[in-house]
Amino acid sequence: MAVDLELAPKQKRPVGQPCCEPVVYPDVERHEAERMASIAKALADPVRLQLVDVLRKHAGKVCVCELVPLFDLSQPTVSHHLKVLRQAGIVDSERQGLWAYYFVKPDALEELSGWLSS
Amino acid sequence: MAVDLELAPKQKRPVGQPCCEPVVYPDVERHEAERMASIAKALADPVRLQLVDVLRKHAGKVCVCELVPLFDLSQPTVSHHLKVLRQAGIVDSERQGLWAYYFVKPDALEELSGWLSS
DNA sequence: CGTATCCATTGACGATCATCAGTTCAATTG
DNA sequence: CAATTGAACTGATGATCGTCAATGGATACG
Repeated sequence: MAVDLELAPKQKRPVGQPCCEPVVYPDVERHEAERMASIAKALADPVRLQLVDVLRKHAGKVCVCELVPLFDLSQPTVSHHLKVLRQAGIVDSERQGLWAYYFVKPDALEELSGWLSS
Repeated sequence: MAVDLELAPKQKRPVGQPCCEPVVYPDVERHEAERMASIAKALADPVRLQLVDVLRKHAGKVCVCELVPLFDLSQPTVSHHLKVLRQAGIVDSERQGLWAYYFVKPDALEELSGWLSS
């Protein structure tokens, strides 16, 4: 992170013209950026992040009825957050009779995680 | 990720009582969750994610005038995204005369990155 | 059957977001 | 000084978000 640089415009600026041409470009293409941003968006709420945390620590499947009382939120709100996570592809669920069990999908966080720690 | 489990209510359910007591708890405390969620929120936009990507790849500092033409967005909009990233503590900027140079703050993404790859 | 239970969905609310056109501010140049 | 330039700020608009009360649907139990 401590690379020095020239804090000079990348190009001499003739008056009446733009200051410089871009010499930097994203390594991450638009599509990757959109995929990772959508994962980040799903994690961009403390409740959802904690939900994912619980589900990850319990590699198995966790009943919704165990998740709801962890938060000071109504059951529909927790259900909504789980839906957001499901639609982002981060978790999935399975019904077993009256209960619904949620679990983290393997590799769902891999791309974002890899980019962040690169 | 492939641990098996008992898909049974954690407790026999006497009619007229809640289905089960929670046996799972978040490892991540509320405050950590809020910090990481706020970082994720700042990254929850493809433009901002690409901005961070560019700034990270160029460990030095990049002029705003180089960033604006990378996107099909107005200059005030790019400036707004940079402000969001700055307020999240992910980037910082330095003025050099007429130009503003942005750079990624070291370790800003560390906590989220660590949690994601844990 | 009827009733209780768990979970999802709906509709509504205020709050926040992404974007732009227009403007302001600071610094450089002539 | 006046004109120009790079970047941030302002205000506005339409979209999305987080939350809840109320409801609906499915399953289990007596």
